[in-house]
Amino acid sequence: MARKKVKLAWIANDSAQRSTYKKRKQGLMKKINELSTLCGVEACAVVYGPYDPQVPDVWPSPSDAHRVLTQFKSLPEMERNKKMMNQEAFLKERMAKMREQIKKQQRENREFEITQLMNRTLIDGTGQILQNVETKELKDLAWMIDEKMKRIQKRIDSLRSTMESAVQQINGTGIQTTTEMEAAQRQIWGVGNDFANGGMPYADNTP
Amino acid sequence: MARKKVKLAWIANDSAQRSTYKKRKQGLMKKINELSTLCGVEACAVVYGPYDPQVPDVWPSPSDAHRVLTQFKSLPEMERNKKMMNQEAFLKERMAKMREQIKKQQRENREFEITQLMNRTLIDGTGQILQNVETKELKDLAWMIDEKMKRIQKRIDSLRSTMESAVQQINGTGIQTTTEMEAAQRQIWGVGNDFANGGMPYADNTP
DNA sequence: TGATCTATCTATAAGTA
DNA sequence: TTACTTATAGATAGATC
Repeated sequence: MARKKVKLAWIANDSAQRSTYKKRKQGLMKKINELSTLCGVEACAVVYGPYDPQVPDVWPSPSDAHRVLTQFKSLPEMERNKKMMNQEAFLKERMAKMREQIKKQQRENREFEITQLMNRTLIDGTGQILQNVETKELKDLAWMIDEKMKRIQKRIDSLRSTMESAVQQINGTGIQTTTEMEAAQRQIWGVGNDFANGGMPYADNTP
Repeated sequence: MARKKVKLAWIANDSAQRSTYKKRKQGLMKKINELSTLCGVEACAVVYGPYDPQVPDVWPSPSDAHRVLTQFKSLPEMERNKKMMNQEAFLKERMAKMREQIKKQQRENREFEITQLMNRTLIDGTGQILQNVETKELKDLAWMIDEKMKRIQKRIDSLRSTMESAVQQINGTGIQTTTEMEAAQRQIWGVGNDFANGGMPYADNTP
């Protein structure tokens, strides 16, 4: 998440995983503390770390954690399930959001293409094609387009990798959404390729 | 934490608290999901939200949460307490870190003061005072000092507010660290004031 | 109230010591 | 390995609709 966007997948390298675990567990505990303080709610977290599987890391105090958990376990099954979020629901929710983002992106892309077309042919309000545009203006226009293109490419790349992570996770959990996901992927890749090969002045943005 | 650094304290405003709860709970669940995936560990979180105190928000799936919690509760008391982190321990750990930061900052401050003094008198390698320094060089020097001062002031402000939050929390929980904290605070404020009134070309950085 | 935007603040992946 | 730094990805407070 810094210097490089990390893939949401199991870290095979042992020392890297260890380091990530320490950092992220600390971050998580801080977040839970903040949520609890800011909203005045009871909360607890239990994490079985990769070191000693017999001794979990727990927040907050032993007594509080116990009270929270006992309370939780004493609820009738039905009540308990009400607000529970399992991984499948969690991922599906995120997928729905992503699909929305993709649609929005496509709308933006269409708008952009039209604007781009207009800028290329440089038609004025009366339908006249402008012939003798100053060089500086052209340069400014090119720069502006370039900047916009970069922003769009960035967002596309971001969506793409997020999507890939989700696909991996879902495939791993055996959830049957392959068709949907493939369609969504085709949409993203399609858009990405349109821009990558659309005859723009720069060729390749990949490292 | 965005547009304004929020104080780590109970949010009285109801709608604001509600909004914060929703956003942060979502963020927390995402983080737990990531930790679990990246490090391949079992984890769960239970949060009793401000809405319905009977129905907690839970992650991950009901069965997983139960397995994790049952496992946790079945451990002997001693084992369980090993890695548990209660709020007091949590805060004390953070305080220790802060004290370290303060010490470091003070070392940096001393070094800076010396450098600053040297720059003011502009003594060369042979001990001669340089008289006819170019105007541009002086300007550059002033700029550099100015930038450094800003950075230092920023870090001091940051430490100060973090400290204040911690003091608040600790006072609330009745932990007996007043003397220590006051000493630390005096240190920070002292440093802050030294620089604020040290005769530098800008007077006030507070909003 | 809830969804969306965006300027800032925070967390953290890599790098360095 | 742990600690510290830094550049970047991610979270989110407050505003707007």
